[in-house]
Amino acid sequence: MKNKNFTKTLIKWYLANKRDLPWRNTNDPYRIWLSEIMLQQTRIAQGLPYYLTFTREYPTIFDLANAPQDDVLKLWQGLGYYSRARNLHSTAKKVAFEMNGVFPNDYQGLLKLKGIGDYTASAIASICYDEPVAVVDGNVYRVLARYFGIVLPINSGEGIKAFKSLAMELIDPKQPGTYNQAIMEFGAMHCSPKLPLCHECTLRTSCFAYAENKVGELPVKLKKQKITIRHFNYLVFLSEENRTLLQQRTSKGIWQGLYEFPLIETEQEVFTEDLILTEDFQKHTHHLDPEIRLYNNKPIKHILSHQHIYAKFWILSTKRLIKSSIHINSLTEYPVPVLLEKFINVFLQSDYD
DNA sequence: AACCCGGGGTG
DNA sequence: CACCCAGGGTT
Repeated sequence: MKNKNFTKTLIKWYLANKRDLPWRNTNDPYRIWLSEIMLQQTRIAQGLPYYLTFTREYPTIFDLANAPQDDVLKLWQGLGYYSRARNLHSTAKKVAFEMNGVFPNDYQGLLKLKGIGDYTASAIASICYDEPVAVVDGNVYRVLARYFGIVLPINSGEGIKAFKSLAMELIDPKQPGTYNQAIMEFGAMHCSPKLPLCHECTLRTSCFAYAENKVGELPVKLKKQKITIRHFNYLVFLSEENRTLLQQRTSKGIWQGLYEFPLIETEQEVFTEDLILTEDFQKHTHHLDPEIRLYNNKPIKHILSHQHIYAKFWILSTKRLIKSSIHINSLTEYPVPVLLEKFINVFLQSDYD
């Protein structure tokens, strides 16, 4: 009985308070899919402009499927978690060219697609096809943990199963999409991580955490990850014709698929250009015997969720560069990490000194 | 199960 | 500064 009241109250709250968002005006699986991928681990305020750009540039899945990967990555630039963009493009091509542009019409079929896991498959299936599968995202963990007093860690195997199971009991089978969006909206707007609006909450009288004064302790999450510190030395070649060298990151780690200047990573910060001329560094200079100077004395600190990167940019002036070099004015056409985008924007306006 | 993958917002 | 965000893939 408590469960039924929970679901009913939540949906009532949602219908009265939901935000007007562009993906809420459609049941087109392509648009729902696009929005769900973009919003993975991403706030709506951050993802919304990207959604508008993608739907404008790629109105149909065929437009997305036919685009070069570099174009997709360029539009994705700044949104982070770039594997999402690569998987998005891969799945677009699969659906467009192997499935006639039609998405699978149920949870199990959607789950097979690259980049679509339990959450996204549930979201699309419930919103587009009225399949009663419950989403469990960060909002759902928080709302359920507080309201029902669940202390299992949300990032343990046991916790993940328990929350999914409870969510499946709570879903309204007659309007699964509305229920799923209701609990997420409620978690985002009302039952927020900090300063939740308990005083005006319609579920207050039956909420475990409110009654026990444990709102601040739920949900439970196990430890945090360690942070790695890295030192990047970017070699910014600059010929007399204002050309430079750029390469694509193909390795497994961060920023796969994006472009960057030739990079030398070191264990410690590098202070003098003498070091650039020795050992490892020499092979990157292509025997051009360039004149070297340090662009930024103080390293630029770029913070990722699991790494702190300290970057120095070394300007290597040479007479000429190899044919595969590019003009610096075309730097802005390539998808690059935000760290480099910021440098490039300043550098291009600085007369290159 | 543990680890990796971005960038920005919040208190 | 710590924590979080409409999670998914890999090992």
